[in-house]
Order: sequence, then structure tokens, then C-alpha cells
Amino acid sequence: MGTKSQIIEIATALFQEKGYNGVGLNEIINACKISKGALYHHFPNGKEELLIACLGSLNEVITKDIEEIFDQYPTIKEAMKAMIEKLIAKFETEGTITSYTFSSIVSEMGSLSEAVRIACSNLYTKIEGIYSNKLQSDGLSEESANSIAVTMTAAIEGGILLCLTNKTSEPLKMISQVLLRLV
Amino acid sequence: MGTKSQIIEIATALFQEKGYNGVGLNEIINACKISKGALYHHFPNGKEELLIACLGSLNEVITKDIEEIFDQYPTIKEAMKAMIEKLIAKFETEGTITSYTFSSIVSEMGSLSEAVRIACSNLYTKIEGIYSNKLQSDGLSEESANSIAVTMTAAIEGGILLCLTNKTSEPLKMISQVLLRLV
DNA sequence: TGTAATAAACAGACCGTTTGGTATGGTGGA
DNA sequence: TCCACCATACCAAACGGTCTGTTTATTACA
Repeated sequence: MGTKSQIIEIATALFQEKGYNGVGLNEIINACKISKGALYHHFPNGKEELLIACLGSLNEVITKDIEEIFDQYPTIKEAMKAMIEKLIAKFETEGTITSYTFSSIVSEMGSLSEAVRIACSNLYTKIEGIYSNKLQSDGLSEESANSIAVTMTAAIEGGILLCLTNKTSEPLKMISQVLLRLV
Repeated sequence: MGTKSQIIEIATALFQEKGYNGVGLNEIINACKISKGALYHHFPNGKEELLIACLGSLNEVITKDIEEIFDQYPTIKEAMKAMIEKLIAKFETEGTITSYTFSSIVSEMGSLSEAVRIACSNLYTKIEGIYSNKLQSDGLSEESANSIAVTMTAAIEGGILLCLTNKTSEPLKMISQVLLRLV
């Protein structure tokens, strides 16, 4: 406990759950069992630098996770189905969803910096890219693949929000069904 | 300036833009040009009571707004197209989207109360209901109408997030195209 | 109608706490 | 000895919230 990567890991989960302004530095250092000095040693520019590091880490983790699933299944239909099912399974056991989503951070964009916005934008772009590639390898044109990829990204992000507010996994189940009809 | 409904109106916009924890009471009272005493006169239980009042107000405003559009057009296809176009137009002129979305509040759910969660859930349910009714009056079964309605709600909510992070209205344009193919 | 009594509406200083952030002092290994 | 590493103590500012006092409507009664 206490390495830089562990700090990022824990802080990421907190940011995803409560949003940037919803988490204080004290909460973070308590969760990581480190001192404030240690935090500012690793992230001299403070909270926002930590957030951006978290977004960078999320980029790797999410990308790896999704690509792993997408490599396992030949078509987007099967891959997408498996991915959402995994999401639902996690939600039903843990009661919350953190992976694959960072809407909590995006939605506070108005009070955050341009650097954060760009980091978030990169993350979405990367996810869309994975979907789009698979769609194109399934035979779709680049244009329609992109459109569907964006829609999938948006629907899943929104679906997670619906699951969290309703405390049910039903929304994501419905969305999965409907999205699969698109391909 | 200073009536209860005006306070709610202004606070709602601030909450939507910056999230619950992203807005301080001081910012609210400055924007409304009221004193802290006045705020606590209208909302004795403080910030959270104000938030719930805002969500109630949003419920009315959004419902009215969407229903107005949906009454104008005979089919869901035309209505949905018009609705998203209106959303895009607002985004392109104002540079931000507040109407129809409250993801900023939902995504901080982890640090908010159960009462807030229920208020948000009611709002989503109402929006879905409007979509679903129109889909059923277009001839779809109740079950598939509900699924598509949920997907539309999620995709639009997520699409707004994408537009905000990318500073483009492209995502919503793409999503509009794709969603309309579902019906 | 005039006036006293009462309640609602509001203002703003103030409270304790927490915020993000800094400055300083030590400690262990090279 | 040196320097990365980190703990402690501390800071000003901002936070949400409370308090007391004052103004403004409203009502009651003569």
C-alpha cells in the first residue's frame, strides 16, 4: 500500500463513484493510508494532476479490458453481448458500476480544466475506436461503423447511469438487446 | 429576482452544469442575488432540499418540453428527430447543454441521499414513458417499446456527455441517425 | 378605516469544519 | 554526505449551516 500506482487505482475508484468534487484529498489519503506529504510528492500539482493520472490509467485499463473481450469473440454481436453481460454481473454482485464509466467526471466538466476535458475525450475516442474496428471487420462501412460505435458508447454510458439511479440492471439488459439489433 | 421559483430555476442550471458538489451555496446566492437567510427561509433543510426541488422542477419542464414536441409530430421518428435537432441547435448556439440532462447529479449518486436517487429515477421513468407511449401508438408492442425507449433515453444522455467532452455536436447527430433506424 | 399584533420574508454576521495546498523536518539507502 | 521520500504541522480560503435582528405583509379588532 502506498505506491504511486496504488494511489491512482484507489483514487480512480473514488472519482468514478463520487465525482471530482465529491472526493476530498483527506478521503483519498485515508483510503490509501498515505500521508499528505506522500501524495504531494507523487503529484506535485495536487488534485487535478492526480485526476489526470487516473484518467490515463483508466485509458489503459478499460482499453485492455475491452480489447480482451473483443479478441475472444469473432463478431461484434457476441463481443458486445459478453461485454455488457460482464458489466451487469459486476453490478449485481457489487451493487455499483465503476469500470467502463467516468460520467461522474465528465459531467462536472463545467468546473474542470481543459486538460481534463481532453483526457476524457481521448478515452471516449479510444473506446469508440475499438467498437468501430470490430464493426468494420464485420463488414460495415467506415461511416456507419463510426455512427454505431458512437451510439453504443453513448447508450452504455447512459445505461450505466440508468442502472445506478434505478438500482436495477434491467436498463443495461434492454439496451444490450436493442443495440445488438443494429448489427 | 428572488422568488422561490427563480431560485430553483437558476440553481437548477448551476447543478446541471457543475454537479451538486461543484456548486457552493455562495455561488447560488450570488447568482440569484439573494441572501443566505432568504435561501434558508425557502429551503430550511439546505442544499439538498434545494436540489430535490430543482429535480422536481426539471421533471415539469422537461416533460412539458418533450411532450410539446411529441404532440407536434405524428410518428416517433419525426418527433425524435426534431427533439434531438433542437438539442443540437441549443448546443451550437450556447456551447453547452443543460436541458434534458441531469447526468451531473446522477453520477454523484454515491455521495448523495436516497431521496435524490428516487427523484432522479422518477425523472428518467417519465421521459421513458413519453417515448414508450409514442412508440406504442406507432404500433410497437409494449415490451419492445419499453426497450427502445430505455435505449433512447440512455443514448441521448450519453450522447450529451460525448458532445460536451468533444465540444462537437457530431455525436448527437450520429446517434440521431442510428436511433431512428430502430423504428 | 385606522391601528395594533402577529407572522412571514429576508439580511448578513458568524460558527465550526473541511477544503486544497505548503513549509519544514526527519529518515533510510546509495 | 547527499537526496529521494515521506510524515507532521500548519495555512488561508471556502464550505454548508446557524443565529440574531430587521423589514415587510397580513390579520384582528375597534
